[in-house]
Amino acid sequence: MASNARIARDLQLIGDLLELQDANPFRVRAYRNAARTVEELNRPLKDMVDEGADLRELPGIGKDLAVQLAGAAHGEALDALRELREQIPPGLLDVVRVPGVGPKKARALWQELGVEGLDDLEREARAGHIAGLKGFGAKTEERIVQGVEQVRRFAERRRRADVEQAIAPLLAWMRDLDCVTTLDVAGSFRRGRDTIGDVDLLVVSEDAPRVMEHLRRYDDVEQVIGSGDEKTSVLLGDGLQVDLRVVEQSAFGAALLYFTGSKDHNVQLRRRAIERDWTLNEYGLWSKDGDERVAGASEAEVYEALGLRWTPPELREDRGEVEAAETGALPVLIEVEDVVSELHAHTDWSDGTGSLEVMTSAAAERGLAVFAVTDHSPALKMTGGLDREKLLRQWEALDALDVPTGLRVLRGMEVDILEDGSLDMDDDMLERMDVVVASVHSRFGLPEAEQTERIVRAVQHPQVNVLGHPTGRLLGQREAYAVDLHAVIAAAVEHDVAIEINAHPARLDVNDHWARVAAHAGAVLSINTDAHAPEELGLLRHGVLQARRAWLTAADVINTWPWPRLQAFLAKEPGWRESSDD
DNA sequence: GCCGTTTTCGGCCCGACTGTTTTCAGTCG
Repeated sequence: MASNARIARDLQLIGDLLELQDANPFRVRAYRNAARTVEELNRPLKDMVDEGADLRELPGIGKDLAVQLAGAAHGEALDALRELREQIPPGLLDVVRVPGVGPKKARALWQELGVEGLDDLEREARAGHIAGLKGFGAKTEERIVQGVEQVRRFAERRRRADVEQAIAPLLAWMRDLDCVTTLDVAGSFRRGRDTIGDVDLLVVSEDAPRVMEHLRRYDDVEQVIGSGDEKTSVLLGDGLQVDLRVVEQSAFGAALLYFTGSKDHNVQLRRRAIERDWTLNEYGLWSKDGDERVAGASEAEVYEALGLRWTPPELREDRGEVEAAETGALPVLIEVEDVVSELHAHTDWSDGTGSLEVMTSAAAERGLAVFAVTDHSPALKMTGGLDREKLLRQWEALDALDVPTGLRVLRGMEVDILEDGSLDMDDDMLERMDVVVASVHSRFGLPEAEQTERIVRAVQHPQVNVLGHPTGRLLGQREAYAVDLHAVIAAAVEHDVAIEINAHPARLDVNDHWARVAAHAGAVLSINTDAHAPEELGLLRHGVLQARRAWLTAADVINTWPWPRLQAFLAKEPGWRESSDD
């Protein structure tokens, strides 16, 4: 048995290996499309196979892949992968990640010099063996030496919030130039992805050369990777790559659309353009002969010409949004302003830095109507978790607290899910709480079956309202633990437990994919900051972005509900689903 | 490898920049 994620990774790997083999590029794409299809299924492939579903009905799955996938769902290796692994050294996949080295060059290096990985590549480059190869030269060799270093240092994508912070001074520097009319960050940053590979800047200006020059002169630019009339790429001191494009006002919409992506979304739009006998590029939507521009000044204009509604960037992942934009079925996505309740936050009673006064005041200042105090339970020693005596004292303090007008403060706790799935607090105490967030903070390494059973058991506990950061991942630091989230979500639906979208930029847990799967399965979501300091209540927007990427509307998220409905949900009163406001 | 009210074969999105070339392939987004 293999998870969807695992099968999708293997399909992706087949695509990468095929490329190294110089295979038909459309065959490569077929595997990558199949990887996406499997990744985005909202139920386990294995279940579908067991039920006898015809996999050929899935997009991008034909006769051959249907057979391979049926085997893969039950743990067999994919045929194509088995063969490719025997033919191609796996280390070549790292070689391709070196900037300037693609599949063709990697293959040449392997065949001519026996390069099978980064170490080989660096040795051959430093020894000067590469410059003489056909198609290579001194510049390429030099760039490879730098590139190997870069791959080793900056292997992973960065957290979006970190990138946001890192580029703030750069954006200010660019906006400072008088000939910059408009400056936008496009790419995966604009789409709100949880991690970012590089930064795409789009500038409207009448003086492109000056804009390029200005970027090159930014004092944190470590290396200019390339610079031409329309685009410039640089590497900043911390290794972040920034790509700049400059366009004229009349092409701004088409360019923004193009550089926002995703690539797959753009492919869909171009297909539609072709169907209408037009062609779409970053300069506009054109008649087939290319001399008449149909649209291009704004994104909305381009979408409209293609018979589509303007589509929020967070949805542009080719996950069905083009069809929805055609039929008017795009969701009205949740906004930061919709959120009126914070249900997971800490104070200095455990590991937070803010007192009850400071945290509740901060919540009120942000316009929240409900703020839950959910400090840690005692099992987490390092957080100074509260035992029942200390918790009783906290409640006394809450009773005596001068609560800001308009704010409702809830008694709660982030209770540890112990190894056996029981909760780290007595039931009689849990019963007296307004809200219980249950989370895993230990024993991440349990086998999947045990981890799943553990969490499902906690979700079944009658007092639990929210499952906190359900996968335990820390972006760039720790992988999600092994757990069958399909089973967890099913239990959450049955027991009226909300699945958390933890808004902390290091967590964003569950991610956009699982949030969408959960909503599809009938679960409700809860976006919380897990704030440990007053300013961290501002992290909310990161969670909302992920919710938007998951196609969530305000109604899907309990933190937007008016108090009577939220109260009914937290008390597990039947009828909370029948809302009055949606 | 997938896909089809124009098709079961012949398509499958578009352009900039670089380096190594001698007119363009490879890489990248």
